[in-house]
Amino acid sequence: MDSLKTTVNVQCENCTIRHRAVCSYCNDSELDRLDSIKYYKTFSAGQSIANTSLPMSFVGSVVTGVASLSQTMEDGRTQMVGMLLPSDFVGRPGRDHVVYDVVATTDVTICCFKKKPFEQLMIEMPKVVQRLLEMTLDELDAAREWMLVLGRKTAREKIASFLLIFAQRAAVLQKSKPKMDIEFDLPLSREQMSDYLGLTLETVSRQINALKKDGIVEMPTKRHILVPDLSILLAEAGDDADGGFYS
Amino acid sequence: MDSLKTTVNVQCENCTIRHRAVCSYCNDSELDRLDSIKYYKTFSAGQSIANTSLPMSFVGSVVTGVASLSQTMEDGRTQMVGMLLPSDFVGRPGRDHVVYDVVATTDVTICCFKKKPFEQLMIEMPKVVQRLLEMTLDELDAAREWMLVLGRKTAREKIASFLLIFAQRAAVLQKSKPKMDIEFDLPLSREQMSDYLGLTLETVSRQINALKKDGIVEMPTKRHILVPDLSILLAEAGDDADGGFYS
DNA sequence: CGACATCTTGACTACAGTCAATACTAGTGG
DNA sequence: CCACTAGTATTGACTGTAGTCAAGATGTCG
Repeated sequence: MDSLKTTVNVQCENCTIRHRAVCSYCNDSELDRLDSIKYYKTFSAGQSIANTSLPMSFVGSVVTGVASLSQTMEDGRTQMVGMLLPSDFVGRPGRDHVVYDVVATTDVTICCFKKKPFEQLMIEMPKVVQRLLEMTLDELDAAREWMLVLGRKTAREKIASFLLIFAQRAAVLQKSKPKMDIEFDLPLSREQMSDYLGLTLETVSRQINALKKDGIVEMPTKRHILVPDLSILLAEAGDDADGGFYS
Repeated sequence: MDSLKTTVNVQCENCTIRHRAVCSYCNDSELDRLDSIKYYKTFSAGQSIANTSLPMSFVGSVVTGVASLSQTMEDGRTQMVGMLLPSDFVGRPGRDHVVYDVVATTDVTICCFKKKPFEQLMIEMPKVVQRLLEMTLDELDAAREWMLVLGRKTAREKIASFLLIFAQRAAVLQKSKPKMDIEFDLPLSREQMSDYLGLTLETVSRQINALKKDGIVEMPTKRHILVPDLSILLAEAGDDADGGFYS
């Protein structure tokens, strides 16, 4: 339990996810209200945030780190069904048990609200509900896009699609010009990647090294990736065009 | 275009999906408001309801029939990412293009609202937004459950999981007692099933007939299914327990 | 340094995919 | 009513991709 500590709160106005999270439509006075009931919680890498057997007492937003959602069959086969990145929402208002296991993949800080006060807040502040709807629709689109990856793509295309998630995020954050390497760390182990992609860890290892041998990515360390040309990676993923990154 | 006809409206109070659709939290006066702006539209089997290239002018609820959501790669591989059954919501408020193709699998009737008036309605009637959020969260759970099917289940388990969707629905509608056959029609062709399951149509055919040979289902015609024992089908799908259907 | 996690590589296997022939079904028109 | 067709479904033989099992390499932390 030593790793489950309550962290000092950051004021909402200064929060890094202020303009993307469930609170993003709130004005200053509404933010004060949130400020008064929120509390931070930190989980270390590998720690369980919620699971199907234990009821979950809070909902909240990921502030830093990466968490994973996964489902496991009795015989042990597991499928990761989502990754929670900063600003993503955890938990479901109106339900107190969660239908998949939520685990911290890296160290994770969550801005939490006790379930009851948050539900009251949803009644009083329609903007929060509206934002939550929008975020949920986005997640639904992402889940469905991932269904195409799981159902129809080859192992190589799956790996490329996975790397693209981080490469595109990094490209935006780095505001990278064309022809500049995109660079990022993999927050997942080979085994976690295999759970996300519906593959075995051996196949993940083989295909990642095949992409490296073909010069599509560089790998200075096993967890660090360089992408010299994003459009080539996009083509390997079987995706149409480059989404207008380079015009 | 002859098959795209506007049907005579049913009054909201008498509607079969009144208590499950996006309108389910509305009171009588709110229902009057909906009544005044809604219109019915019917699509015949095989017809496109919306696609990625054409903007969609309305949103709405499926009243009768089955529609499918699917994504296609340039090389023709396609993955069905959802089925829309009666009471399910079509379209996304705030977006005018849809990110997957929506096709009528059987004849489909939709209760439509023009996008603009519906968005106005969402501002004035928080209950609608709240219900839509709830339905979207349910769809997200369903999509994630399907990710486990696509990523980790064998062909046989996939078929069993697919049949279960309809078998469980039929069990509820038939209020079937234990030990009574569950009976339903397949609304999808073998090829459509293969698109939903991430398989080829040959594999679907082989596995369906394997389940038949093993006595897990009976098939009086190629599109009609009898399930003598739901719990056996559940076991074949690799699902845990029977969800408390029989206590 | 040693111990344990993680990752890579190799040899072999099996499940689902591919290609192709055949059967069944429903609808059309002579 | 039967013949013909087109769409849908089944079955067979063979192939290939990813899975399995196992050994070894690399990396990390006490």
